[in-house]
Amino acid sequence: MTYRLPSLNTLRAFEAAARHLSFKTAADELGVTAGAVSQQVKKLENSLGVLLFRRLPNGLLLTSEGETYLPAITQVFEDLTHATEQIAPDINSRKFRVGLCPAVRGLLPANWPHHNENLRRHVRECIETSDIDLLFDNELDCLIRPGGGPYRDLTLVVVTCPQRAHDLHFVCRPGTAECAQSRAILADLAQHLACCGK
Amino acid sequence: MTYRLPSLNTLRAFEAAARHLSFKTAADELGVTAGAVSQQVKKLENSLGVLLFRRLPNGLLLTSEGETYLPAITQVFEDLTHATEQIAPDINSRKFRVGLCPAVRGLLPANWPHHNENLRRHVRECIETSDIDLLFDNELDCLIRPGGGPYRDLTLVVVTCPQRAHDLHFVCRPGTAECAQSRAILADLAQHLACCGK
DNA sequence: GCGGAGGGATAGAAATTCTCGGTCTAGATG
DNA sequence: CATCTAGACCGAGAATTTCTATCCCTCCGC
Repeated sequence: MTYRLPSLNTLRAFEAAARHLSFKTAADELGVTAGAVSQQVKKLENSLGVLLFRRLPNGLLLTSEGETYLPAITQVFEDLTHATEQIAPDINSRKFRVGLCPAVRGLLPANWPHHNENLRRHVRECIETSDIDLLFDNELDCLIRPGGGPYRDLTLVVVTCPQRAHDLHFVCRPGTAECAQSRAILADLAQHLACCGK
Repeated sequence: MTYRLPSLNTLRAFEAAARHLSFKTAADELGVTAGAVSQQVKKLENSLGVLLFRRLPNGLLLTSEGETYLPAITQVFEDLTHATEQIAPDINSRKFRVGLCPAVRGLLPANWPHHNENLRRHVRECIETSDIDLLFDNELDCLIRPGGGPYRDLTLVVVTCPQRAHDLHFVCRPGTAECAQSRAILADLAQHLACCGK
């Protein structure tokens, strides 16, 4: 299976420069220097053996090939964005599905997470379970359970409970331990687990 | 204009591994080590906060999200390949359109490039012109003309002519000076320009 | 038990990307 | 005319990413 795939980084530079007809403006949009955009576009043109821009002293013009390529690349970016959003909604807007083991579930308010306005913004639902596989299968976003288990690829945050003999484990997938949702849930847990007497 | 674009390198690793359900086989296909594929896939999963594979001791299984993502990414790669091929046919199969200045055209066989079997494989057509803009506009693939001119982004190969007072310039776009076509044309030129007496 | 297959982890080498400072050109301004 | 501004280009070096090599682990077959 052979694809002919230019470097995405070079395509990103091309697409932004082509929309703006300016390396400078593209650089501003991409958050890099104009020199970097210029280098990437030049690298793309070299790899293709086709010029995509006519350089003018104060800006750019697209060649015929550049004009043909731009809408195609824009479409590719949109398709890729859509596909990515579909399987992995933006972490910042993602509402967590939380798994709570029975022991922890019993320590939390019956209407958890609705008892707290802030928490409710971050949590879609919670179910009573200790099943780690639900994390591996992307069915849950985090799981709070007593220690132990083959976590393998998952990320573990130890929740120390002053009145409990054993720590609890907040388990989630890689890349999600530091987000606002995890922090809000951990803070709420800390509050409830510290208050509940043995 | 904000796109959500995972690194293409990570997507490339994902797509190959997902097709084969094996990092090892994907590595073979991509020409890198299995460790590199593993790293790239892991990087993608981290950035998404979603697991795309279930790792087994002797291979991989796709998660539900992985199974959804694969055909979408494959389609994106195909679209991108098609768009790229459309504006920039593979350099190895590209037939050159050659510009020859009048002085040079007069020194070559009347049926150039058809006088030579090998050359004919590399050259689609030739026109008599000295106009550099045709190179900038991707209308020609190379141009042979007397020295001088604002070549700016173009690549220049100097053709020394023993019996001529001035060198000639073989001019082409970046990335195309070293390919088989350019070399064949330059060799043929060298042959004819050396043989022609003052 | 041993060997092989394949995925994971780590450190360092290699490659790529980015930044910075300077150059050049065209156009505007005084 | 001289000067300034905007923006693209160039090259060197810093920063980051990618890749490699080596070792570890689990599972499976013999």
